[in-house]
This record gives sequence, structure tokens and C-alpha cells, in this order.
Amino acid sequence: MKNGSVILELQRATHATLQRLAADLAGLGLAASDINALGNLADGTARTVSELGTAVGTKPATMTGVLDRLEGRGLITRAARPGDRRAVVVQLTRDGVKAATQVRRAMDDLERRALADLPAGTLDGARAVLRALAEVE
Amino acid sequence: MKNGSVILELQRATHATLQRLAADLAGLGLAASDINALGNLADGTARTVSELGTAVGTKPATMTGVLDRLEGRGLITRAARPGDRRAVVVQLTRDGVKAATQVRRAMDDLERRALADLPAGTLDGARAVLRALAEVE
DNA sequence: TATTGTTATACTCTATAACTATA
DNA sequence: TATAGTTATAGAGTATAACAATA
Repeated sequence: MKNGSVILELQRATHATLQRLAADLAGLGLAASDINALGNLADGTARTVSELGTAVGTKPATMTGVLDRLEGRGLITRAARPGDRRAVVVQLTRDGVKAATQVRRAMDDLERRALADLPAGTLDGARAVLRALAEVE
Repeated sequence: MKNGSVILELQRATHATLQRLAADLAGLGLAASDINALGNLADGTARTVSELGTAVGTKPATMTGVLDRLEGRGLITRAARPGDRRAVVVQLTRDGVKAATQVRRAMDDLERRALADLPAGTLDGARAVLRALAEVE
């Protein structure tokens, strides 16, 4: 395959997986960013808005809109962090945990389907590449 | 690192590289989709709207807006395909070639910076993973 | 003064459905 | 009838800059 830019292939893979995920999770009525945020919160760790934004890959100002939606649906709570009342800690509610679990399951299923036929070690290399790209200056 | 979903890492890498690219190419005043489209057209091959949409990862209806902008800036032309006048062939203009070349150069530079320290074979494995994810059903 | 988050603003990105032209 | 693309619509995603509250 020519046009071999890894970055272009990255865009394609991202578009395809996001769309696939949204379809697999259509019953939840979540937008792409909602899915991304819930997927990152799924491990149960509470995060500040900034931390979540970094994990998701967007600015705090962008997160605000997403969090407004998730809060409105009762999937997360926002609370001032004890000790530093500037920071806002985001945490899943009980319903949020359920939704996030479904998101993670859909992601895991998708990965399994897509990568079943690839050699075992390949995935680790891919992670290294993705991490390096995510941190580029 | 926990939260090890490849899909989540994919999103992070995509956000980070897009933003980095947009900054590196700020002088050209291009939107993310413009950059993506030009990067795909950079090899000089003319493509129909549908083909380009597939390469970029979006629907034809989305491409229309991007192409309107690129055409308005004189970077591409649209013409009916001889033999099937329903199809629209997109091609870079002379200015478009210049812009696309800069886009590809910025992408290549970014990849070099990010991946310089990784073992040689890693990249091929990553491509295989990205391709598999892009084609998942 | 610096930091965290939200608001305000202005575009871009996207999909779906309806439409036009061509096959 | 089927296909390629555009238009219309509506909403989601994004950044920047200005702002408020807290440190």
C-alpha cells in the first residue's frame, strides 16, 4: 500500500473504530466524545477535568460541554477537590459505571475482532508507536 | 500504563498528531480535514469524491464541504469523470500540489521526530494493527 | 500572579435524509 | 432502479479569548 504515512492510517483507523463503536453502542445514545470520556473513566479512577482532557486528547474548554451532557444524563458527578477548590473532580455515578462498563466491553470486543489474526507481539509494538505519536513535540 | 485499550490510545495519538500538524502548518491556514484530504491527494493520483472519502474516513456528504473550501482556495479542481458523468474527479491544482507537498513533509517530519527511537520493525507491526482496525466489521 | 475551570464566540466536522443528474 | 454527488438540516467537536474563583 502506498500513501504510507502512518498518520494518514491513524486517521483512517480512528474514524473507522469510532463509527463502529458508536454503532455498536447505539442503544446508549452516546456521542463520540461521550464514549471516549466514559472509556477513560471506566477504570473507576476519579480525575480532574484537566486530567481527563489530557487522557481524551482535548482542552478543558471542550471537556466542559461533554461533561455537561454526561452530568445531565446522570452518568457523572462533578465536585470540588478537597484541598484545592479550583480543581473539579469527575467521577462516575452508579449508572455511569454501568455505561462505562458497556463502553469498555464494546471496545474490547472490537479490538478482539479486529486483531484476532495478528501475531501476538504486534500489538505491543503498535502501542509503543501510538504512545510515541501521542507525545510528540 | 493502565487503561490499556488500544482504541483509547488511538484517539490520543490522533488528537495529538492532528493538533501538532495544524500548528506546524499554521501558515497555510488549513483545517484538520483539509490537511487530511491534501495528505491523501499528495501522491498526485486523482480520486473521485467517494474514493477520497474512503481514504480520509468520512462520508461523501462530509467531503463536499471540505472540497468546497479547497476549491475556493484554488487548491483542487472538480471535474466530471469521462465515461460516467455522475462521478466527480478531484485533482490538485499547481498550488494544491505545493500545499500537499508541505503537508506530506510536515507529516513525515512529525513521524520521524516521534518514532526515531523505536526499533525498526515496530512500525510495520503498527501499520498492520492500524489497517486491521480501519477495516473492522 | 498563576492556575483551574467555565462562558462566550465562531467555525469545523459529522451524519441522515431528501434531491438532482446520470447510468 | 441504482449510483454519485450535493444540499439541507441539526447537532457535536474544537479552539481561542475573556472571565471567575481559588491558590
